[in-house]
Amino acid sequence: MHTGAGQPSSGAICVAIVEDDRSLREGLSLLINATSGYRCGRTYGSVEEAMRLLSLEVPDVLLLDIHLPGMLGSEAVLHFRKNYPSMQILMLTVYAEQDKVFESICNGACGYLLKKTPPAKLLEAIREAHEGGAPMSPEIARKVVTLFQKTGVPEKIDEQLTPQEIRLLKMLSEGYSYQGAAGNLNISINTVRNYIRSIYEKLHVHSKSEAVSKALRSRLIN
Amino acid sequence: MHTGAGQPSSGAICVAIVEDDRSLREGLSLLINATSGYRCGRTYGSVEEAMRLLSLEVPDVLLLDIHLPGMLGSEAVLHFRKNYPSMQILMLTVYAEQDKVFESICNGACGYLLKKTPPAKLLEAIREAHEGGAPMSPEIARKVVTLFQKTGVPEKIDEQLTPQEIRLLKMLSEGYSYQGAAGNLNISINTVRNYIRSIYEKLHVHSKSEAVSKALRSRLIN
DNA sequence: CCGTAAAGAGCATATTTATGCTCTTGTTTG
DNA sequence: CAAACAAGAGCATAAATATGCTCTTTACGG
Repeated sequence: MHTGAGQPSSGAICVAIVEDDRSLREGLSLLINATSGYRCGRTYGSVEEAMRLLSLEVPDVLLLDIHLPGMLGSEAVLHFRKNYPSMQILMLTVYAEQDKVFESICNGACGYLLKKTPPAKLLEAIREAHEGGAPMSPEIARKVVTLFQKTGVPEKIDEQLTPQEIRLLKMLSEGYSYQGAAGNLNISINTVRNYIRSIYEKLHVHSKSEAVSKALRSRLIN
Repeated sequence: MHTGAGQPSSGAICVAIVEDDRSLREGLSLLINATSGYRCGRTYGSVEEAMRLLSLEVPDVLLLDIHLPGMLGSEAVLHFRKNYPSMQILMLTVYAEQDKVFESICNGACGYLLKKTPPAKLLEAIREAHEGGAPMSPEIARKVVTLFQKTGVPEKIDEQLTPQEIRLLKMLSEGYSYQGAAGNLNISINTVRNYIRSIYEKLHVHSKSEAVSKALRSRLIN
């Protein structure tokens, strides 16, 4: 059922696991290797171990536990994304903790599964992740959707801002004064004033903070 | 396989459909009624029709097409959510259009399916929606996750703001001046200044726009 | 080649903000 | 009770912002 090859090869989806609970780790590995079309490569007991050894065989999909001794999985996502951008990361967790869920997803995880997920669903999720989906346990998916709703409908801006104007707006949101922004953009403060004017007109606002707020809400900047 | 009752009853999940393509509408209805545990109530050819008649039998789950003659499904979501808050809304569409997807979800849809979804998955999605999940086709889910990542990790604020401070911050983001906010909160402008001071300290910022930006990014306000 | 538009710059000035103090008045707490 | 603390208010002032004008350059379309 598995190829035994040292590098991702054959048509099988290559999976790796980072999970400190040994029996769960081995159980998952067995399940994956026992299924046609899937192959479990290395498994790791900690993020640190995975970081050291992952380059030996980069999997298609990484199952990553959230609660690990040492570096947390939710933080490790960033590192893995940077170093192995083609690898899809699926988070595994017992509880659907808001913060960790969002942190992981923002950091680049593509999906999020509860450990109670039945084997068939887990395998399906791995495939989905590999094929460009974003598998999530229903509870998690609902949380994501709910948070989305809280951010509100992105405001629509009818007039387009120039790249320069957007850069300036971004600086204002970071606390730059006109003078500071002018220096940074290498233009005179008077020009900054002109840009601001133009931005205000386009966004229909009359103050820096309202402009920043509208720009953020409409996702003009972030 | 269906109860024939006029109101949602029995254990079956009651589904209604808003879809202008008659053959698809009838096909879905047949599928649902042919499946144990599901029951298809009324079906509608337009949002307007559904709005008029939905109160006769409020379903558990509403399948809502995006592209409809008259009012678009993505806009109708708002109305349905307001009037039938317990009803779960599942969007149906041929293409995964960014804007419509996000508009629908922000407006309160709980899930989003492509029409190519196979029958078994569709039925599963309906059940999931009814049980508090948020079923999405993989392509859609990935888009949602990707957008999420763009919003960035919500900044963490270590010090808690008072309700009054949050109200003030919200006003500033709406373009109020100190004077205007003072009037609105029924406090003196000097007190506003004090609050601002306190907010700045807690957020570690030194200007209105930076405060607003941080508050939005950390989801203190929205 | 003239007119128009956009990017950039200058200047003036009324308002607003940011930030430094001090001072009540309650409330809580050791 | 005294001390500590939070909410609210006052005042002063340097700095920054909002907004009104005018003036170069380039670039572009007719």
